[in-house]
Amino acid sequence: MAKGKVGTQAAKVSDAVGSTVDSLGEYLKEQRTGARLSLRQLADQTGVSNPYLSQIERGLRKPSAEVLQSLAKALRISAEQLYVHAGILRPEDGEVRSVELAVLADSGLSERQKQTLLDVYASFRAANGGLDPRTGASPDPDPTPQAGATSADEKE
Amino acid sequence: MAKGKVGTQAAKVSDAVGSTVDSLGEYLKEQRTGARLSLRQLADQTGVSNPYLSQIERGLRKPSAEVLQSLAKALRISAEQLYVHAGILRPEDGEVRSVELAVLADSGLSERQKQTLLDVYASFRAANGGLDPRTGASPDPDPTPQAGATSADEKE
DNA sequence: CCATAGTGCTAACTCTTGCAAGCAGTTGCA
DNA sequence: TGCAACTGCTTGCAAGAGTTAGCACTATGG
Repeated sequence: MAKGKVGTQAAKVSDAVGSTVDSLGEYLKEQRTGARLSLRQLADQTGVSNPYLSQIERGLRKPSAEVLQSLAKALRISAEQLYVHAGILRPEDGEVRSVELAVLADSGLSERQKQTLLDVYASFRAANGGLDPRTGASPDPDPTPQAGATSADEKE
Repeated sequence: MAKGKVGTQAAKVSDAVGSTVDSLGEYLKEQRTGARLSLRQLADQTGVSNPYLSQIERGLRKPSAEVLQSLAKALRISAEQLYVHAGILRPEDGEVRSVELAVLADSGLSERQKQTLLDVYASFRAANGGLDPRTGASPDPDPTPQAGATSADEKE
């Protein structure tokens, strides 16, 4: 990764990760043993070598996004969950995710339409919170949608 | 069908990524130029070196999740979108959630904004004439007959 | 006409990811 | 007592991520 100091101001990218890797390993091992899988079995299913899986579980290695994705699939857990445990994604993004993923998954929209839709969506949220939802910067803790017929049934 | 065969010998992890890297580069360049940023400016904001950004945009390198996360933040786009474009995350993974449901469940949107968003969504799909095979949902999201005074205007 | 600052890109290097091979400890079967 | 077959782990190496230094090009302007 980058050992060199980047100088200017730009918060170092990997600073956000740090110690979360340990918990990722524990979490993964938990999930694996919970599924009654050996390292080699999981390795077979994911296409990742078993020594590497071992190292990941002990926090010695920081797996890439593809590996995480593959692990998530094999362990039947959501990739987002793993990203969060890996310190790559913030949990607060979860709320945002559903709309965006739903739009992206909609095969009835063109790429351009998706982009437009997401643009509008992002601008709405930015206008409400004053902050971009992605930045995770704590916005004012009052996104309370004015009551009324908020039929927002908590999905998921 | 994404999780259909976790099968016996597990196709190589990175096979799933392959050509999507190109489109990721194009997409990123699009977003960067659209934001009127030079490579070095973006490099400063992300903490990633400018030559590397250049290589990413030309599809020569496949950035890690942290870099993607950082890029997403700087470009004000969602990390999930980038992951999808990078071929790491697939929208179909996990349950398919309808756009309508996701929008309605989003507590960060006002009712009017939800309605506007769903309106746009519906018009897009109507224009395409296509129907989502999975949801098959004909857009019928409780047409609150409130004329959106400040509908989509509050964009930046 | 040359200097300065902007753009993107190439080259050479370092550090990490991720793998193939191989090790020690257990369990079961002959 | 062997010898398979399983468990997880250690070790070196190839491949690639991401770096700094520096090149070529295009303005702007003194």
